[in-house]
Amino acid sequence: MAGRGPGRRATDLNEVKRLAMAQVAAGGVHSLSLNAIARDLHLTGPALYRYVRNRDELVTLLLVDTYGEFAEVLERAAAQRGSPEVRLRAVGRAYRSWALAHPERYDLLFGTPLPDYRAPEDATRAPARRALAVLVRLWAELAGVGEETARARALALRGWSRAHGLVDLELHGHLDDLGLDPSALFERELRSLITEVARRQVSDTR
Amino acid sequence: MAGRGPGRRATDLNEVKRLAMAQVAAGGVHSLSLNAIARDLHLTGPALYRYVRNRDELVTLLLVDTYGEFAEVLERAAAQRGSPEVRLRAVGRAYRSWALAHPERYDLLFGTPLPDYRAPEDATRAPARRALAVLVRLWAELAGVGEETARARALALRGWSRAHGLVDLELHGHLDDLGLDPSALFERELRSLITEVARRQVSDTR
DNA sequence: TGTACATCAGTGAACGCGCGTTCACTGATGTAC
DNA sequence: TGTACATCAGTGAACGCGCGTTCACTGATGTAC
Repeated sequence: MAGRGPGRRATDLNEVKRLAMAQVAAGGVHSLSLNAIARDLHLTGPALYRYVRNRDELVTLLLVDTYGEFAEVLERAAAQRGSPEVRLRAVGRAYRSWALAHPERYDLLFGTPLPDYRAPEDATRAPARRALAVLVRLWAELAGVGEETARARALALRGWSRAHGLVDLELHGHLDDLGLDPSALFERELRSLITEVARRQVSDTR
Repeated sequence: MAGRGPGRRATDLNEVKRLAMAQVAAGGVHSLSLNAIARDLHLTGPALYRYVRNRDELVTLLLVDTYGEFAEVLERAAAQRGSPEVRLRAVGRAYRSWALAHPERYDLLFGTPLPDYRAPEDATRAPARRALAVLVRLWAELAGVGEETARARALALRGWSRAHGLVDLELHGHLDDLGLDPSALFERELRSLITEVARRQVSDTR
């Protein structure tokens, strides 16, 4: 136990990230602060620089982790048995559930970026693609086309954008007091794209 | 000329809002600052309090104005002659064009809200509804139902959410480097919902 | 087993910055007589 | 036409706050002999 070398650390990077995420969950990325995290750890501000090069690096770590977590949720939903239709529905529901359960995390991924922060593409691109890949695979299967085809990517993106549109509006309160049931709307959108593709599929193979 | 009472103002509220919007356009709402606006006006910070009660009131003014501007754009697109299909397409395109032309404005309306800012519902609700009303009217017409029906509202919302989903992803760069044409995707989504509704329409009246 | 030494996580002070907001004031202007 | 007065937009100083980041340091710890 107790890290190599003398003067072992009072905490570790995971704990830093955990508290950082808790702070994001509480007030959004836009109110994230190194000093506040240090306080949560019962440390002084500068101590954090033993764990992280600067604020931007921490934000990037959070982004990568969160993309990973999100992708994993989708992958798990996609992994169950059943027809592509069934699995697509499961993925859609998992998408919305996760977003509703972690609205600020969702915002971290897809919301307004931090001013003066540029995500290093090489670090965030891969995990971001991983989430999209789940959709591409399923849609390719459903539409009966290869995963590498433009059609599969386009379908995946349409599915993604529909989920995002509805969920994002719901998250930000734009569906409040309209007398509509967001969950029912979401289900209808889900069904709509699936049957649309299935129908096209039928007429294609006829 | 020159405002009533002695000691006329060096500028006016509209100029304040104009520069505030310019700042939003440059760096997003999350980097809006009263002091910076004052500087742009060649005034000192406290002078702004002659025009605006505090930062939050200014943000609310920007929100209301922007909702209004956005609604007007949609209304203009909806006002042209043609079938509901044609007008819906025009509204959809106007939606996307405006968002792409004013990404930070779009974010102001639909993006991550400012931490510690709560929009006063009574002020922002009306102009927000005005934009939605354009869609409700058109969808009601296309689906052949009353504007006050749940079906009209639900359709309008599905249309809105699809537009929002795609546009929001595009705006935040999530469609970059996927080898897809956002504009083509948008057109396909537009067509898809319209024909879906039209088809249902046909089968309903058959 | 004991002692000298190297490591290094965390501290405390400081820097420079910007923010929103308050307050007493000043001075240019318009108004009333 | 001239003078006393009231108005009030904008100033300058200040308050309290928080931020990210640097720097020289300290002291507890592990390691080597």
